[in-house]
Amino acid sequence: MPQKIFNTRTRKKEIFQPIREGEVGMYVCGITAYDVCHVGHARAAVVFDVVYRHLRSRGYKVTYVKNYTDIDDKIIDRANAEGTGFAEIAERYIRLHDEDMAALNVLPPTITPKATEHMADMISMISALEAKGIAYPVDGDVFFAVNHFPVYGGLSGRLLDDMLAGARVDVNDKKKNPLDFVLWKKSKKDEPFWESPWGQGRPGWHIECSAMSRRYLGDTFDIHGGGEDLVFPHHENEIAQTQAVTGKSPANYWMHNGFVKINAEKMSKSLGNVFPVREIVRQYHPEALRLFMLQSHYRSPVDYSDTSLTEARAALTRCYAALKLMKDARGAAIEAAATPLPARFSYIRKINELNDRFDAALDDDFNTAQALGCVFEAARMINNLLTAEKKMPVSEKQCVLETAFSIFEHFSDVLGVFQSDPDVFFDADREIEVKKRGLDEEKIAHLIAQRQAARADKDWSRADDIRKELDVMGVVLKDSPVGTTWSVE
RNA sequence: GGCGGCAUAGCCAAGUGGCUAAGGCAGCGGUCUGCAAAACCGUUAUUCUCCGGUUCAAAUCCGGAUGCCGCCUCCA
Repeated sequence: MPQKIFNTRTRKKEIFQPIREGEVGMYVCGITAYDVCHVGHARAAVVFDVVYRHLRSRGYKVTYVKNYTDIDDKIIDRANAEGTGFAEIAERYIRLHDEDMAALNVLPPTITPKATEHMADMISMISALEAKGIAYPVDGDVFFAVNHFPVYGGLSGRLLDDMLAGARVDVNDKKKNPLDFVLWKKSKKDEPFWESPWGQGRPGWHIECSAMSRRYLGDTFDIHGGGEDLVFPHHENEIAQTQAVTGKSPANYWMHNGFVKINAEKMSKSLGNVFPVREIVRQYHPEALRLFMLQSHYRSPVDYSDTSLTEARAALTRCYAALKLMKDARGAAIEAAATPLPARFSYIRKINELNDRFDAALDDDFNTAQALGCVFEAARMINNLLTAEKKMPVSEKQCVLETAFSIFEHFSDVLGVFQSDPDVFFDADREIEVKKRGLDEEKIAHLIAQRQAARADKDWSRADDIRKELDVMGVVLKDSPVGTTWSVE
């Protein structure tokens, strides 16, 4: 089944046709390094991480470029507020971004260029636009003349006249057309600057992506991605800049991820509901956040809330429980191979089917929600095999398990979840919950020991009282032949 | 004002012309267990916001209504 991608430009799912057979060039707009990453950044990162992972698993050689905007008004503002330099601010937030991404199992892109390292590329692009009469300098600023670019608005489906009618554009006497946007910005006193043909200044926001995507991926590459808010004006402007220079559209497929809402409201600083990634991962296992996002289609909005993360945690726990069961069963002694029984092949066939459906779901515009459905079905099948299938000899089960393992490994590789050893996961998850709820582990251990003593005496009512006491704290006990373990509900 | 999106069970969420409308969470009944937990089995939408239309056939296409949301200014 061919790869399909929903292209924002045509608003249709299209069959993906790479420029070079077997290769993919992909550019995704990264962060402006002036603050820590929030859950919205996390979604964009996770979405395109899965795109990257899936295309690779399908055999494409993917060159994935994601930039850092390390010079910008907001960075300068923050530097001024802290009495430090812009470079220091950018460096700090890039470092924090990288930490957050690592926590979320987001693979590092192939190339992560910075705007400040591509001044020459940007300046030469602006010069080219000026030479073509599409860019015009005014007092040290340089603007892009949208009237000189006939297909302006082609991505977002807007007409220049309609946008002018909207009239919610900033008033700037220097611009010939209110929709013209800045390519180069004259630096004010005490602001960082770079030398240019138009004097000392810094680049406008949009030009860096045009320059860097072209530098690493060429005039036209395969996929350009970002959050849906970037469709207009950022990506519209990128197209205008690049295409005005090269005569070619920069990217063939434009992908945009939907927004994260917070308790059904838009996330914004004024509402005070911006959730930083590093805060969330103190409350929930990072894979719970990832799973939460992957349970919806990437173009739909998702609603972040305690409830939704708690549900994602439960779903994640379910998968890890299956993985743990598999791991423990695998550890059991393998008997001498018997003659294969039909049941073995029936299970293996079903597992392989789920694997195919998983891949097919991702082929269809990266439908992670559907793919996860296959993962859960596989988990249930394995649980069933291991706990309810009485007739099958252990050696037969082992054969099925080996297939199941390799398939879960595939699920894990592509979705970037279930990457821990189950025991490590349960420890990490419990630790998070213990901290979050302020539980006293020593006290819990003490109560469990008391209950064990009561159980040894067959004092069931005392044992049950202790269970209830722990239950009130959110502590759930699990008795097994080898002892009692506990988790937080 | 302009452009666009969404509406599926108690909740979250796939499915975009035709098999029994995935999956997760929650609930209920059962198996297992000293009791539990986990797991498994069964169960929970004759129906996809409403009204019309196209079709042999629609949650899925078309028109309309209602409701919610996003972008048009920095924004993932």
